[in-house]
Amino acid sequence: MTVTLRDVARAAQVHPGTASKALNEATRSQVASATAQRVLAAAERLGYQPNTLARGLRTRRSYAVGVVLPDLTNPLFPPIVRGAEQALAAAGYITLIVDTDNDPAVEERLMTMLRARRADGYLIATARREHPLVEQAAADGLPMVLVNRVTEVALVPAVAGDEVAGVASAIEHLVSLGHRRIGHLAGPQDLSTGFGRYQAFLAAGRRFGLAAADCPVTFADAYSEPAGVQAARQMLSQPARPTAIVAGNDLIAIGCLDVLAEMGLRCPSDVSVIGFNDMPMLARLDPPLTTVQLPQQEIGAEAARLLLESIASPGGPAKRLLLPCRLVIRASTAAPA
Amino acid sequence: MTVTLRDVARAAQVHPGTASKALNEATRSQVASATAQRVLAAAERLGYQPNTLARGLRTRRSYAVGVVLPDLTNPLFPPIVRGAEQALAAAGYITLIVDTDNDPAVEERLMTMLRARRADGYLIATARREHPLVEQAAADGLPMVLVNRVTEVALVPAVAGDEVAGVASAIEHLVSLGHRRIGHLAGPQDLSTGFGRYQAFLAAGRRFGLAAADCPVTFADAYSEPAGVQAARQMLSQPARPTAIVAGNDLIAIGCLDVLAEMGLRCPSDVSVIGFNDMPMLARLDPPLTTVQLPQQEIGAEAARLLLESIASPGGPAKRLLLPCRLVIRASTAAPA
DNA sequence: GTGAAAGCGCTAACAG
DNA sequence: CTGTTAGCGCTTTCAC
Repeated sequence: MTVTLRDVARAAQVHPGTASKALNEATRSQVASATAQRVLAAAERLGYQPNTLARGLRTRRSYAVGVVLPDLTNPLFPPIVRGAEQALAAAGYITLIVDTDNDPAVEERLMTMLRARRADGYLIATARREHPLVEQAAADGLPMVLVNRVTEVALVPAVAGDEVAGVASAIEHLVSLGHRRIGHLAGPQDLSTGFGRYQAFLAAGRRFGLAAADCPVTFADAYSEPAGVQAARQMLSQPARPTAIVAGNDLIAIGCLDVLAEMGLRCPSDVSVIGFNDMPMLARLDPPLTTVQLPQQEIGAEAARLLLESIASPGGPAKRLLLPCRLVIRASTAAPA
Repeated sequence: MTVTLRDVARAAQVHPGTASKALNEATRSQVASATAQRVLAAAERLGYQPNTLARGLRTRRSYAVGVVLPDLTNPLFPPIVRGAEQALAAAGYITLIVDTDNDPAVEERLMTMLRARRADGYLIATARREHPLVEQAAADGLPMVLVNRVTEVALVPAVAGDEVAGVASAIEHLVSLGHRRIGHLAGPQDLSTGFGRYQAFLAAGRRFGLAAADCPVTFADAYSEPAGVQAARQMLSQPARPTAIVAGNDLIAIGCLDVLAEMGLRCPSDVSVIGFNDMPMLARLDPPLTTVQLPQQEIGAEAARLLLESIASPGGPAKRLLLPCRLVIRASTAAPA
């Protein structure tokens, strides 16, 4: 049925070992170029397709990379996966994708599945701060790169947006507009982005000389619109309402917009709002949402590159790459009344 | 380093062959349950993880399915992939994802890569109507299912939304609102969805007793907002303007909204607009867009199921599954002035 | 019920 | 430069 190396060898009148060398770019020089030609021609003629699995069994390389995602329908991830997949495919690697549905038990099952397939490396985008599974995998010496998150201790390589700078640029924008009371609708604190942005918010407030009391924070328990609604209600019902709000992500910001409307407040004239991520269609909201844009596709591509590097030479130091974020100013921010 | 079947066998004091039988659910009955227990215990203790690649080499099954996408960042696909991945993972299959960037040359390269990995089956979401690559793969007897498209000749199984019914429900809605002149901003005609919806539009017009002249069509050359703008300009600058427009997809509809605004026309009071797909955030547009919703995740899941079926018993008839679409009525449609 | 042996398709060491 | 041999980790006859 399928044509194997033996078939090609037979057709080219050489030994399978020789055919292998001829077919393999790296070892071709060990073969007389005339015979190499013959083998190549035979392979072409027979439509030979090397069996990657068999090769992998022998070389102990699967040329496959596992990508672990919490939820592919979260618009944050498709561009990341795309960037990674393109970089990986260009290097001859296939992308093994799994969606954990934000469930650690599922994640464990899927991770086992990936390990059973001997993936050469892992891109991990499930960003819980406590993550025994990832720590275990790292301890087992599996090459991996964390995507869109960062560990507190620098043991495993990571690629993410520079959220500290991103949040700072948001605050700077608001301060320069004249805001002096800026709230934060923080994302879930068990996720590294939620925690990181919260810390960055606190730091930025200090840096721009805002009193701690003028930097109120409420916590959303998910990166979702309803969670944003809940957090925003709490924030906006305080006696001294902030004139501007930085949300943990775009969905929380959208929930905030809802609450503003429901309270009869106008955005941006009463309260300015800034999101995070720049998901699609934000420019078409009412008002168009100012946000901090993450270079998602680039994050994916760079993570893939880093991973390939650490597959090629394991045991290197754990690099971390923080890609610059860009503040996209639209119409949800303005000077305070 | 990694623990193999031999290690387990040695630890359990049995022959590797016996260990294999004990570990394998299906052949376990061929082994005394006492020894089976011993083997299982040893495997557990040593943390044995079977090597799927080695098994696949032997059994000629990779337990992997290739998913071929034109562009993962198109919001249509993530839910489909997610649905497929979950169904596949539940059956022990891994999802091999590739993104062709809408480029047939890239697609060919990636398809070769997938075949080299001996994927057991393929889910194809690149929906060109002329598709020699797919025809070749089908002719080669590779199990596959077309996703979100349908072939003109019924040779290969497919799962898609019931677009004929979907378009009909859109037209019916418009007609019941009192529209008698309804335009179509068709998607690219080399894509099966573009062509299919166009045909469905024509058929629905006839069915609801609209004269052909009252069903003007212009063609967008991509499923994008700019292409929608261009097509809408053409449509709306005609002498007898339609009072309602059915777009080939949501992005084209959004482009249409832009043109309406630019021409000083109001939606829906001057012109009603209906999209297709129900991408995220449509409810927050101005006006919130009425659209035909595709059960995307279900399409993915059903496609996976069909594929697994045809992997399990190849050579069966090519089923086609058309899942019902749902008209989501929002505020971009109303009675004509 | 268990062991022995062969082999999936490939590559890598080593001889010649 | 080419052929031989062995073996990656697993499953599957076939003997015993």
